[in-house]
Amino acid sequence: MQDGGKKAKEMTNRQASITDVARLAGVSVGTVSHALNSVGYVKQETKEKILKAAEELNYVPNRAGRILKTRQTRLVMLAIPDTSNEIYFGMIEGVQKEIKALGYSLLLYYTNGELEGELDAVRLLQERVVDGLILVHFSYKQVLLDEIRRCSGPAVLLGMCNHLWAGAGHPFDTVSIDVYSGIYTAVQHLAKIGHRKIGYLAGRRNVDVYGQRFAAYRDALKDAGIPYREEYVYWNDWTQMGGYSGGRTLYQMKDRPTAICASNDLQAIGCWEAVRDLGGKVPGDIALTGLDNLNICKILGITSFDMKENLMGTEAARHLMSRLSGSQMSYQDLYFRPEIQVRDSSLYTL
Amino acid sequence: MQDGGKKAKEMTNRQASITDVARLAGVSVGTVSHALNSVGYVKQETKEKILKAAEELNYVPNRAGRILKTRQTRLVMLAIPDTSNEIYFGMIEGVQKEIKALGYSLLLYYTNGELEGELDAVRLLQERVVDGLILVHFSYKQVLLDEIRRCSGPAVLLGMCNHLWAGAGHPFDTVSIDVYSGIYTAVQHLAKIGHRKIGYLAGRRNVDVYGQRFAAYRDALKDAGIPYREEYVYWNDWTQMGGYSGGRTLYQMKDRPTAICASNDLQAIGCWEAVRDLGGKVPGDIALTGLDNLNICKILGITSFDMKENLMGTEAARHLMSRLSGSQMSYQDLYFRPEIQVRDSSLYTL
DNA sequence: ATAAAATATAAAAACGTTTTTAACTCTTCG
DNA sequence: CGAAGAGTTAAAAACGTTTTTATATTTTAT
Repeated sequence: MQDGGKKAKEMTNRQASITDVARLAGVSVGTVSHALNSVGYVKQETKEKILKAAEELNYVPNRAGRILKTRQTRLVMLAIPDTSNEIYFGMIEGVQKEIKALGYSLLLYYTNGELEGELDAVRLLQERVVDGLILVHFSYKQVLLDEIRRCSGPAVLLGMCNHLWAGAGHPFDTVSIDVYSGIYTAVQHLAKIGHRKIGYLAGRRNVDVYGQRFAAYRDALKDAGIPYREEYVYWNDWTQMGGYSGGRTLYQMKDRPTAICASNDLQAIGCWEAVRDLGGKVPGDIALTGLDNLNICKILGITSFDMKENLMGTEAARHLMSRLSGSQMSYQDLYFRPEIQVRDSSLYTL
Repeated sequence: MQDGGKKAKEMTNRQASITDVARLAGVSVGTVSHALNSVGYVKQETKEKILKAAEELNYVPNRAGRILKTRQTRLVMLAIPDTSNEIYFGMIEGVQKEIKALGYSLLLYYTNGELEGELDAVRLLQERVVDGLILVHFSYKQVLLDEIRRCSGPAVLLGMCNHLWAGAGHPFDTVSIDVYSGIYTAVQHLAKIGHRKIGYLAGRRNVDVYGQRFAAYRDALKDAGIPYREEYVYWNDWTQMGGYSGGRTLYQMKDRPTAICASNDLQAIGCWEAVRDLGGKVPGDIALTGLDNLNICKILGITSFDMKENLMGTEAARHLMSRLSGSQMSYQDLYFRPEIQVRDSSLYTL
């Protein structure tokens, strides 16, 4: 029925190389290369002969061979922590647009937000699988910095962070969005409209960027003169599931918070669901803020923060490209600040 | 401040090669290769010398060199049409899990749902940038099939489709989910609860898979004895925006539909928003179905279809892997069927 | 008619690995 | 003590390109 057997056998045949084409066309490999890449002189007649031979043999140049000789891959890698968070789409878009215009292709890599995954991505740069790397990282470990230092190609670090690398003399550009300021502003916002009992959905423990967010929560509380209550902080995961169980827990406390600040939107959404499932209303029964400005927050009316992800991707790509072209020399750190989008979920004043 | 200048210069230095390591350690390159890969005999003392030299030179093996010699990359590519559709996350997860266990790394590629992007992905397989390709495709063009035929490595096609490739003698495995049956069932479901005026959000015109969905809509109407009305069909884009403007348009008609079938969830969500913004209620004023079973549909209570995306990813990867290991011989076509998840949005009976 | 320049091709080197072959040294066993 | 074998390393070949150099041919300018 399916001609599986024959095809499969055919498939194991070695793919034609430039040597095969040269032999069939009766010319040297150098000439074939010239003809196919339109470089140097080659007679029209010869060129046609070569093209015909290439066609006949189904010739496709082997990338590894080419890379080895030319020392460039024309590929750029974007490594993201999480494929279930819409915020990275904007980055992908921004990067894609920028590099495509310069004849590069984009490969995505998925780190799972773990140091090991981030190191894997860096290793692919070291091994020169790609010419450059844009790494959205959650870790701020020395070992990551060390590995990047070993790379001969450029990396740009895209951070959801405050200024941790700054001044460290790191050998790469950074583009960051100051999430610390986002969380700080959220808490401040809630305090300003009268909340004193502010819960916090903290995300995954031991992940550096979530540690920073937590610090922002504590600092903002302190600056607002609100005492810190450990039982109001819920560590779990940065996902919707994490937010759901956090929301459930906090909402069911006897002395429950009047507001909840989630350390990202996925958690805020999960929390929103939990409150609804418990018969509560947002903001009627509890105020809520998120961070990332996901589409669904606009729909559900959850206060959040625009993370300028498209711009971040664009800028990161721009830096990478100018470094690849050898023009840019001194390393730059670029900072953006999240912009609050106040919506119904936090309009509930006490 | 930043030691940009010096570092940048340092960075342009050629990365150390195995030859450099051999020279520094005072041995031959072959021995270095053996030592680093723990192959054959090499004296402990020599091995240590080599390791030390490699460390000192920051040596990282060049992947292109290795690929050229070994003829395998240990990379698998998953090409997806759309990074803003959560349905592909499940696939990514499924594929990742499966191939990682066998020592392969996953690269993602983004096709934008366009033939050109899909061909680009196939070309990367032809050029042997990766050992195998899993392609989620929206196109059903002969040229795509032809290009795949030229590949020396295996491809698995992941389709949101009905049986178009079947029996075509194609040289690849397929894993498909019968979206035709999904849309057909949705319309049937709406008809069964009494709707006779069923609008349709059709997605992007000229995209093959959306053509198939449209056919399902028409067929289901016919089989239910409902006359087709062109003005109830809205072609735009498969995105949330597309759904929004479609919902707006259909809802504002004088003789408006009593139900809307969206060809995917993003459109259903957009439609839901549009109805809400116009002061309408789902399902109070209009019934609604989607397809993909996105998270948000559970939250908003929109009837949708589970697409078994995780299973699809897993199966696709399993097929690819067994073909890479050379064990499987005849090509297989695997079909799944979407499973309806009835929710509030379509509980409104006339 | 000759020299210079332009056109056209072949041959060889190089990129960085792995693998194969060969050779040399040391044990071990009869 | 000699031979077989194991341990150890070097040398060379091969993977598939691109690029450089060399050489031959044709065209153009003097």
